[in-house]
Amino acid sequence: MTESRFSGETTEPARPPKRAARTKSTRDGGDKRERILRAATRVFAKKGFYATRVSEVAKAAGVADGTIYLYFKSKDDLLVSLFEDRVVLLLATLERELGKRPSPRERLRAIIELQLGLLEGERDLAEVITVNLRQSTRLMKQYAAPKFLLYLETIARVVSEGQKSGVFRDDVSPHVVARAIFGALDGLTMTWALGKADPGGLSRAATQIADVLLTGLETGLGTGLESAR
Amino acid sequence: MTESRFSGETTEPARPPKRAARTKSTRDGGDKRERILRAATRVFAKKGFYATRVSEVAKAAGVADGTIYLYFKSKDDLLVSLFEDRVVLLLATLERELGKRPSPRERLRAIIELQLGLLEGERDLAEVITVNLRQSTRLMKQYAAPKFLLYLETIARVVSEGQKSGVFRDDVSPHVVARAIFGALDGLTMTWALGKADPGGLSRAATQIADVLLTGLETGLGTGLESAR
DNA sequence: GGCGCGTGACTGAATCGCGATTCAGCGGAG
DNA sequence: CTCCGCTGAATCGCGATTCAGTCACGCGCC
Repeated sequence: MTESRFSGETTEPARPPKRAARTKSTRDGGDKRERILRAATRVFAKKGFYATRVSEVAKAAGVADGTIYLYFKSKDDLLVSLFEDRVVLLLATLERELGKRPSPRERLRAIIELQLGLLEGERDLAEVITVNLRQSTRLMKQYAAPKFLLYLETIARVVSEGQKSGVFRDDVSPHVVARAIFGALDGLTMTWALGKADPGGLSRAATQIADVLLTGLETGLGTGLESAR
Repeated sequence: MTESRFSGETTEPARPPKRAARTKSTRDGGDKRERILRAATRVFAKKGFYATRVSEVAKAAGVADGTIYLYFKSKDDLLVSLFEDRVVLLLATLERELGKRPSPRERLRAIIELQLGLLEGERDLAEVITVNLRQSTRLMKQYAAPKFLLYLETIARVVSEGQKSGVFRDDVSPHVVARAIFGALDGLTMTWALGKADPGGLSRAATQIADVLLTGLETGLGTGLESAR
């Protein structure tokens, strides 16, 4: 890593060998960049980023060591790209789904269930995100943090709206709550990924956590369960 | 790292130069091992474990590069020792405090407030634990995970007891709740450490989170706030 | 149709720098 | 004088990155 540059970004992010190769490649099946990313996710999850040799990723992807450098600037770029390609997409999906839910209550539940649901099928990715991405403080601050912040903002906004409309208690900071929720989901995912990762476990957890959090957050208005107004 | 051994542990953990040096050292003030650990915490927090050269830690501690190897087996051992020395102690304190709280409700609140309170004065340590320790999947699994598990168990037990005595809802898994709580605290600490780390921020957050979680977890029995059963 | 050439993706062995670890000494204390 | 903690420059292995080739292909020409 040497984690030093990441500022000027002189050279272009990578360079997909000309056009072509994009989705079909010339001779082999599936495009290479994708194969490499998938292999990297697998290997990073198993051995950790720093302990993984570029040559191991190459072997796992079935390409030559040098090929990786045709698609990625460096080993770091591999990790960063992984994050960008997957997580950003994942967060986008989540954000899009949010649009469909009308009430803050449903929105919050959706956030919880979607985040956990999406990662449930991607154990390796889950591990890379919850563990390996934390590898470098700098990487974290440069790339991950901003994206996470954005996500935190989304949660905080939902909470805040709920407070404004009176369905959520307003004696807590939306920001603090957002961080806690994010952390809870993150922790749940991490222990799940590092542990047995039993199928369905995350989704089941999602429901429970959503129940507890919502109960803790709701003022009781509009639940159909309130005693007085 | 090479993160490979960590199994047989043939050589002894380290070797404090004979006895002596323990708390007073011969000529300099404060014992060296401690100085090194403190410096390591500082530097690791600032640059990340892998990006930190052993020589940097040495410089920060005001000792020669080689001296570090008189107290620690390797760079890894430095990180592991840091974790063992500090966190284990920290968790012990917490566990001891727990004994003083009678009800599950107070116990849970204590867990939350203690964990955040203890880390509040140790920003660098907080960062190392929440970020840097995650560096190596193997290190994580070998050293950190077991300790964390123990901690998770503690939380789970408190929740479980609360359920048995009827003060906590019992339609959620104590384990899931424990992981979520742990994650929430961890996430809160991490964002705090990586961000501005405003003084008092963590404690304030603790109270709020405890309020929300307890409300979400309580059945309403004995709160003096319940409407029906 | 067959053939030679140019192009560019791909290969993988060699390079080269970095930095953890070592160890031959040094100096103060007893 | 001996012992021991400490020193810090030199060593040495590792592994990311490079780059001189290889190979398949498509194209234009015969």
